[in-house]
Amino acid sequence: MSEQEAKTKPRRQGPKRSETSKAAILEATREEMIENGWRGFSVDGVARRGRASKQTIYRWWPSIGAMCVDAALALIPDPPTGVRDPVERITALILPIEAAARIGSGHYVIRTALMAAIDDEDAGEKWRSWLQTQVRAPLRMVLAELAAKHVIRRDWDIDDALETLIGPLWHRLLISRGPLREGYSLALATRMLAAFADE
Amino acid sequence: MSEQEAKTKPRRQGPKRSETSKAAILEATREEMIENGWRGFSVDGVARRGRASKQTIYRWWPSIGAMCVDAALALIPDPPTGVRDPVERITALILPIEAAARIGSGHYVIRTALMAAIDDEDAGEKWRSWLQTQVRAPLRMVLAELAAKHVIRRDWDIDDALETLIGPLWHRLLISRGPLREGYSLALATRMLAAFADE
Amino acid sequence: MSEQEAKTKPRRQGPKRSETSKAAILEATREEMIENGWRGFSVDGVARRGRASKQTIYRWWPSIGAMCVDAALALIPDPPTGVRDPVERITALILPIEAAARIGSGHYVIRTALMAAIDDEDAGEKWRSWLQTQVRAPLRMVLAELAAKHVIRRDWDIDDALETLIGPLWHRLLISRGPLREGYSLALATRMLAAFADE
Amino acid sequence: MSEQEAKTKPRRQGPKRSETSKAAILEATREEMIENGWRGFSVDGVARRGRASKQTIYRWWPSIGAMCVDAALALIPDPPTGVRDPVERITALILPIEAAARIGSGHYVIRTALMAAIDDEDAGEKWRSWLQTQVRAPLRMVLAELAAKHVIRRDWDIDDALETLIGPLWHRLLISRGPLREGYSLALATRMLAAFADE
DNA sequence: TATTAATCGAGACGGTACGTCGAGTCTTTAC
DNA sequence: GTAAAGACTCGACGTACCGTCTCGATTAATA
Repeated sequence: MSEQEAKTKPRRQGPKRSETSKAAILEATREEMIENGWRGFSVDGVARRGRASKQTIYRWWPSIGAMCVDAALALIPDPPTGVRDPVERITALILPIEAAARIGSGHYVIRTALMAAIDDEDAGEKWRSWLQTQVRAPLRMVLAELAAKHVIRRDWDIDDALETLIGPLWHRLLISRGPLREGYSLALATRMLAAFADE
Repeated sequence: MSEQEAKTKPRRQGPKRSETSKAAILEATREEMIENGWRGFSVDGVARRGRASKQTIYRWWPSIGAMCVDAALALIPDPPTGVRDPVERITALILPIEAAARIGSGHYVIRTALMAAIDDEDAGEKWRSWLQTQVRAPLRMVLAELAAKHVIRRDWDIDDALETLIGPLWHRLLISRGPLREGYSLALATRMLAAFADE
Repeated sequence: MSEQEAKTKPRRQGPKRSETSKAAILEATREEMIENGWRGFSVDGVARRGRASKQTIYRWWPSIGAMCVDAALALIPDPPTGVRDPVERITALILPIEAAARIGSGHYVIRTALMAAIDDEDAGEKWRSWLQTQVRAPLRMVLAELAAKHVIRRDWDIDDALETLIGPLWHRLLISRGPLREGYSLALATRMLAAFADE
Repeated sequence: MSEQEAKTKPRRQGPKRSETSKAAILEATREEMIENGWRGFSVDGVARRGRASKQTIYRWWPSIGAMCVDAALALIPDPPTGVRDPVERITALILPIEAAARIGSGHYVIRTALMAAIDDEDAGEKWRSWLQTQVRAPLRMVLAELAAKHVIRRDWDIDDALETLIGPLWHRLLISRGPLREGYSLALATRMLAAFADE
């Protein structure tokens, strides 16, 4: 739709979405995710905590899983910019996830959002789309450059690379539950490049 | 009660645990996991499918998550034996998981069991204990040998190694949902070794 | 603000109440009463049907019950005038109700309005006030004349008489749901007089 | 089904209906009817008051209206027996209703049950069936005898008679809300006979 | 004619209840 | 003693409605 049309079209009557309510719901969602995980997550609980009605929740999110993913993605900061070094550029792609997991109980939020993305179709779509935009596509660009410079093998596959880079992080967050030491993302990027190194 | 007494007198009154029922419950559990995922998983559903009473289920499993992990682990075959080559020995550690995921809808069973292990404490314990015995401990042995032969760096960490080996598999199973091509486990083992290679 | 000011200055700026909207709301109310009864009656439904906003409804009626009573009373025609014969004068008091019940689904409208009057205080007030003006007071006049002529006993009680006259109609409308045959009101008036006849 | 069959047929496994729970639910239902009327009646409220689950309520009653009617009918005592005098026999048919209405807030219970019977099909069925058995059928017998003795007219109609007898009571209970004075039922029976008297 | 206040539709909001389903416990009957 | 059947309390599900509110648009009396 063009700007022209947007102006001529009659503007919607009635109130707009309450941003206060939206923020309260997302915050309540995060608390619920932290305390109850995925199976124990309850929309009623979010409504109670966020002083919102379930109607409002269902009005704005296609599913509760999608809401969980939204709540988690809101925690993930923008990646650092202006980085030149290839290893750092790759590190920057997963550093925001590491950062989000490290703050407070961000750990649990990411974990639960991931489960939501697995169990719920809408949530999965949202999650994969974020991953594609924020990680997979940029990663492909960097790796293409590195392959051109013969730093990595020419037969690299973007999905193999992506999962080599990010897979270990999932294991740490989901299963071993160990702490994320300083420089964790950098180590992952380095190991990934080593795994795909030329020769 | 002493071992003596246990052997001589009481002879345990009443019938023993019904293996038929146990098998039916585990099979029903897998079906439920495949069709409903983790959040939608229902004990009532398992009882209905398995023609079992809920009492029986709760009698034998500490939690439904633990039951899910049991149902999944039952799918994972024993690893190949008699392998000598280090890469193949490592491959053999994750090959059973790959195999279980490939048969039928094993994919979904593994996935749901993993979520159960995350959300449910008993299930997590069971899962991590299996992982420790079947993968982490053997992996540590092989890697120690390789480190001694200077194939891999001396500063290797078992958890870093484990997650480098198995993390990509989780990404594939949980998130990207892509197919597992032939030789997937071997590729993982190879990449892991490359990531930890000496020099 | 004093009464004086209220009368002199403000002169009410802005548009007056929309009669179109009012009529649409009352019609929608009747449809809702017919289809959903009292417990299932919904203001949202009336707003949808009548293309009105809930605000408009709540602006003009103190309660939804009162609105239902209004909608029903609007169906009840004025009583016939110029009748001399006492039995016909009494008949004329309930004939309008009979008439309203007979047209279309008026039956259901009366029924639901009666329930609204029972459950809702404002509605009850409205209903009883109508009954007092249209039926009880005129009935008292006729009966006083008849008592003076020794047609009915001197110890008649207006409430006993009223309920003897109109009670059977409620039973028919509310409970037995039977059809109202021609001359029903006349029969009621006759039986009431017989019940109170002198000697 | 014969007794024989009942014995050979496999007896149902599992627990029986809890009478404690049933009684608590009916008592809670009455309280809810008294306090909230019909439109404001809430199953959640009954469950809270009666410490019962909604599941249990819906398991045993086809509709909440039917539950309300049950709760009200439980208040109505058995009619007096051994009465010979025709007027007293007729009085005895409605005396139990009068009695139930007089005790405590029985008034409101009867009123709300009647509305439930109007709005809800199952409840209506239950109510009419009770009325048929307890009032209409016995009334028909008495009136037939009286018609044979020329006490009442030969062209009497059972439904006309029933509504003449009981209709005034509905008016008093539902609309005028006046008190029921001693001997109210007897007055109704007398007036009804007068209305149908021969000559 | 421009201002201004009341009205209208649309609909978002926090709540409560709906009727259903599942969790985990308990009781009854059968073997 | 174990098992199936199933009733029990509790609480969540996703939807509908209540009564209040805010928003633009419209309309008619006042300035």
